[in-house]
Amino acid sequence: MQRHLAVVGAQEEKENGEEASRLLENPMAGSCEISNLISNYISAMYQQEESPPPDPDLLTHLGDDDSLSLPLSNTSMTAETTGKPTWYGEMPHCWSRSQVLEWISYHVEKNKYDASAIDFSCCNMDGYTLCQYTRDQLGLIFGPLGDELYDRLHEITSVPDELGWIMSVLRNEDASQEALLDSSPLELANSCSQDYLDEMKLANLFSQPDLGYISGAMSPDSSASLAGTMSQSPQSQDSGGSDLDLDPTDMKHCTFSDGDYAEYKKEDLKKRKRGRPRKVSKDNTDCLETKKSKHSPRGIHLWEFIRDILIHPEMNEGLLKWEDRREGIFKFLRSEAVAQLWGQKKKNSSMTYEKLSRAMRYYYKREILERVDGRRLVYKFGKNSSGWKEEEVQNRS
DNA sequence: CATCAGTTTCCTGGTT
DNA sequence: GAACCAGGAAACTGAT
Repeated sequence: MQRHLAVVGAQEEKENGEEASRLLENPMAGSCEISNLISNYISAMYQQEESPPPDPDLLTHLGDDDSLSLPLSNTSMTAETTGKPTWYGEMPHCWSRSQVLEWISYHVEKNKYDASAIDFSCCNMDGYTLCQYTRDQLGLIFGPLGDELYDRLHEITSVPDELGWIMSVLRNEDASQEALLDSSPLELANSCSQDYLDEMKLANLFSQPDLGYISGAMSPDSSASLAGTMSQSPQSQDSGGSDLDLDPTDMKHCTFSDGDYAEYKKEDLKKRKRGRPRKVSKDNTDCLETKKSKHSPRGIHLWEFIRDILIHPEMNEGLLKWEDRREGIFKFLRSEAVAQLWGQKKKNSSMTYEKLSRAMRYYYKREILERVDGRRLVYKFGKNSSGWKEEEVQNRS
């Protein structure tokens, strides 16, 4: 999907969409800042829409129904302060009925489409409903314009890989846990067939209608990384309040017999892992990560990953919180969950807060982070970090 | 191939 | 005692 959009973007939006295409093709580009990607992407996506608003005279025949009447003046068509359409900059899922109509009428105008061919009685829908329509359904309602509307809509709703990945993982924590519970111990013990099962479960998970937009935003490698999610134990808690533990090695606590677990561990050791080799104990003979033949390319840094969770409350989900936004002081609320998320990002299901915090401590030396003495799970951004200050975040959007 | 940055893993000891 | 913090050491990966 992302690749497809990138191609479409390159072809159809050459002038204004090149940045968006570049970002879609390579979401790790530049500073790897998710918020930059979002604002750049959305801004690029909308730039072409900044041409003059639709002809007010168009579609004036729509009837008397208030809910169906198109906004016909420039003031209603555009946000008063910006001069842009009211739907500009908002995600389609959040559009009101009138915004949907504005958007449709804009595309009617833009494509010089014969509005009389459209059954506008079918346009009385909000953005969320609009997003549920398939290409075919839009085609039925809008004829040839349906394809165009579908493409434009899905360009806007597709978020960059990086953000989409995190959001999808967060949003599917529960579903993943259910998937695990559905698996028999035998299945889980067989890492080869389990690979396949995981793939299939993920495919199902992300092809659910209401998750469709999420799957579209998944990063290409996320299915593999989600092996960790798929195998998370139902509930475990650390003292710091973490409520997730996605480490497959912990599955021994719930589903493996001794023999199964030994088999499972054997698989693990076949794979080379990043960092110092793990100490091999008698019963430690391996794990699921064997399935990953290749490590992900160097991408987002840990501190950027943390920062991006912090500055996007919608995907924070109680993982981290600001203690003092101005000072850049933040706290881990669910330390193990953040660690697991980071582990998934790096395709390392054995990531723990212990290890993550070691990496965090290395940032002290580089002044990306500053020490906050006497406070557990609390860190502070240092002078060599960027992109977390409110001004910086606002300037991007 | 060598080097380097950025982790990852392990560990010991200290603190909360 | 568990969880967390601090930081040394070694190893690893991907980039250059």
